[in-house]
Amino acid sequence: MARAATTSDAFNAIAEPQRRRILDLLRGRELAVSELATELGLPQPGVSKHLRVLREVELVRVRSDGKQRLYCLNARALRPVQEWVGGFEQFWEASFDRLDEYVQELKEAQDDD
Amino acid sequence: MARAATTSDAFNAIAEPQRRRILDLLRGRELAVSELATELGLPQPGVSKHLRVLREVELVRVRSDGKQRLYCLNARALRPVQEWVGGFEQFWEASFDRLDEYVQELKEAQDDD
DNA sequence: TTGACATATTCCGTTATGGGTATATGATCG
DNA sequence: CGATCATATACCCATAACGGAATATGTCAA
Repeated sequence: MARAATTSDAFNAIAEPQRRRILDLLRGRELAVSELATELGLPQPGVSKHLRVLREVELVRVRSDGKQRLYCLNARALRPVQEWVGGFEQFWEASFDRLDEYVQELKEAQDDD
Repeated sequence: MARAATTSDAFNAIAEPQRRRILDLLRGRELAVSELATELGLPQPGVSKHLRVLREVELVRVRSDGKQRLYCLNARALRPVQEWVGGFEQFWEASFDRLDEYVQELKEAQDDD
């Protein structure tokens, strides 16, 4: 097997830096493809391809407006990511040198059962 | 150019489901490679390869204990992810039909400056 | 309809993935 | 030392990424 498709889920889609930049630009406003291309300094076909990926994982939505296609954010698709990562917040402090203590704490808490 | 290396940052490293499972298992405790392999139901070489990636992006740390190598979580490496995703929380509700209102709110807030 | 503009798709080449299998390295013990 | 257990690395394969360039699709205007 190869690497999972970028369109398989939000995790894969946001692994690409340019796609994260696109989502950043779409915070709170709609933008046309050409506007995105200008802001990103990327050729239009490249932007369209990234947008296709983001569309497939529902991270953005499109709407046609004359010749233009306006893209907007659908931040809810980031929720699985937010939730998964959030589950590690309590371990931010538990680095290297403090880990042993944490293991102890957890073990003791378990023994109380 | 091809896709960015899985080892280029945490975003790419956690795009792989099995690697996320590994991090889940390492929450609050150390585990040996063989233990991970058992829990995951994966062949040992596969696990070792995933661990290599996680090591390179500092998501895990190793320590030798006799024949075994004990891996532990370094959740702080997830912080960039947490912070980036967190920046979108305020837009979770701002889906599709509510977007226009949010744009208005933001515009008004800006006008107040 | 034709032309111009905006966007999407296709094709190409380079690169690296993840899985499987085999093998190398490392550490312990007798 | 030699044997064994634990882990890491090497190799092969099929797949697909991303970027660039060219082209197709779609929409409007005259």
